[in-house]
Amino acid sequence: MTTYITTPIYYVNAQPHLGHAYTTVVADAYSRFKRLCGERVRFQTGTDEHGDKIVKAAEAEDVEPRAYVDRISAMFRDTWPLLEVQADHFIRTTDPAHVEVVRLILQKVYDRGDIYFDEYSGLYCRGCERYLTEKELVDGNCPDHLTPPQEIAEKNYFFRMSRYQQRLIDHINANPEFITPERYRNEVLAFLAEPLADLCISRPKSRLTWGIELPFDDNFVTYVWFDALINYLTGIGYPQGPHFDEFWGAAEHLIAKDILKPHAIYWPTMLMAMDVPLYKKLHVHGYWNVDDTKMSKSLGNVVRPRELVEAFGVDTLRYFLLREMSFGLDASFGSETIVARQNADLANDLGNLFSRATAMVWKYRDGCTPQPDPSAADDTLAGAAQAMLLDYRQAMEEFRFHQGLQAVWELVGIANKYIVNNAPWVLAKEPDQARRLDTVLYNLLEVLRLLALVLRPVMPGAAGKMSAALGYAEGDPVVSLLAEGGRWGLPAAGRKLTAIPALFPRLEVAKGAASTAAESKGGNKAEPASAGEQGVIEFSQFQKVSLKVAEVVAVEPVKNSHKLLKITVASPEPRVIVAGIAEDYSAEELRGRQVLIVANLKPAKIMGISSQGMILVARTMVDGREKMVLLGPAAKVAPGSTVS
RNA sequence: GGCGAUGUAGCUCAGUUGGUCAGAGCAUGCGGCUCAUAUCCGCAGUGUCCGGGGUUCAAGUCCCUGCAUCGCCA
Repeated sequence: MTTYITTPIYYVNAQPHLGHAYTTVVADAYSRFKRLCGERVRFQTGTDEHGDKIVKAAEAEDVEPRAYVDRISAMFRDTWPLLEVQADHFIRTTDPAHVEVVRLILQKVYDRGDIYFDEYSGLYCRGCERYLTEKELVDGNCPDHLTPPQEIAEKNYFFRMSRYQQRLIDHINANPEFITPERYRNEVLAFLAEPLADLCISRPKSRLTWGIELPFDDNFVTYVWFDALINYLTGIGYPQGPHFDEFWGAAEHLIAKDILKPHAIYWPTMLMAMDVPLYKKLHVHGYWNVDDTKMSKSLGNVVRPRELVEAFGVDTLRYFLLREMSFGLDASFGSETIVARQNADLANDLGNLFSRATAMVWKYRDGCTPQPDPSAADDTLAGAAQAMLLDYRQAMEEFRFHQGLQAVWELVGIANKYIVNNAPWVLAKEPDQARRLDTVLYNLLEVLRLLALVLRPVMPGAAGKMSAALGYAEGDPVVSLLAEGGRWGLPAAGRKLTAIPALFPRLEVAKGAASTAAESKGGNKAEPASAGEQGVIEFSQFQKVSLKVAEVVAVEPVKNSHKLLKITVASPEPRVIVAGIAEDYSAEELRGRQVLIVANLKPAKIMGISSQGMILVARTMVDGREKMVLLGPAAKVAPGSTVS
């Protein structure tokens, strides 16, 4: 059996955030699970590097697109090892091999008559890199970027997607597992119930040069779909590489729900036009809501994977991501929830079980695996372990990671009860119970071994430590392969344990003074824990403020206001901020300047303009008048750099 | 505006085809143990299963309707 699992290639107009981390960790855990099952696995991730937004972001940093994408792509590649993600291949859409195959495929589809030239006109938003419909506009502006779209009429190449609509509907109906969870399958079918429009796949070079040139018309570059989606093929050496033959038939794509349509509709129809078999499965997951506000790049309340690892540790973070989200649905992300999981599940239940069981083996049997009494009836524990293995495997197979982990933790609970029920500390006091104590301890070590085995895909680091503590060499099949290790009672007696420090220390949390203060006056949600002292805030409260360095890109006066300026900054993604500094700064003085902004302020409408954040200034008195002085970094830094 | 999903204990959620289905985890309170990371084990709760109407011997579980939230589409 083989498995080919992919994440989307991430667009390099922003740094890695929680959403990227989740998708990538899931793919990694799945690939590790498949390896645990003994399958041959290829796991691919990478970066998407062409397009309008990249050019703009590069301009904002005053560098060439190539240098810009190299830098951001490296940030992604360097992030994954921190999360103990091990991909077999990291693809970039600027890889020469990818570019070459994209052109080959475009030519092939063109020759088959599925790409045609036509004129299109509409309202184009540069920020979105797409045409907007009249109805989408808010006050004549793009609802996402709050800038007016441009009327553009141009000729472009189109992919005859409509030709494959019925075939795709038939395929989805015939293959219930093609798109899961089911809600997304239904969504796609609902969308396909309407006639499908053809897909614009090019941009004239007059407007965009940072892309792959069409092989049949060098006045155009291809636009997103025939570039990005094809990475799944080029990354395994389509059309002739050996990996392609081995892995394409086993391709499973993992995506977040925002890119459902391209993957569930564009991509399969493209494959049909290319005469390549469709991928096997599409797994769709939901969003993480951070502090009850939807994560959004433009709001800036993103969570950096690196910071999360530093704060919680990679094992806890991976466990949390997989345990807390019901795959497919949205979930909320908060540090209190992570700490709760860490303490309840990892420290108290699992970590303490590991600690108390091994401690007794050390204390009563000098750290050596004892010989169990084969006639002893401890079937319930062994049976529970076998049941766990079945449930776990089934759930992991079906991307129900939270349920897989639930099954594992059921066994943890059963083992903790087993200890209390058998009271080894009582057995140890009675010499004639030595045999019984041996058996109990052996059984506990078996539970620990199986836990280490099944947790390997989720927490590779912790599972490795557990295995080592139990005396297994790294890579021993008994703790790294389900087929070899997934049975009860395998190890022989006499194995020497290795002492290790606590696996998951409890995280102590400063208890909020006001958490019990029953502040029920307003009837609303409790105020954020107001600290005992007036005006003093918790560090955690300060952490909620996202401060960033942003670079001023454009400045416009605000009508009917002598104080306000509408300032567009790059952070590095563009955002509009209305600031009351016109009396102290002119547009010329501002342009190109780096300033500090609060990046996660709730957007506010000021004079009819939505302001996404605020620019920080020092207020000082000059000649009896308040003057504002902009704050900024002492040296030039990359726009979007965090401030802390 | 159209289609769809969701609304169950303080919180997060399970609840297959209608008949012990009123549950789990966390949080809370009480009791027990001492091997263990002040951990573990046991016990105890509270719920108008969103509101209203209907089908049925019987409905969180089906139908209609209203409200709320969310998603997709236009």
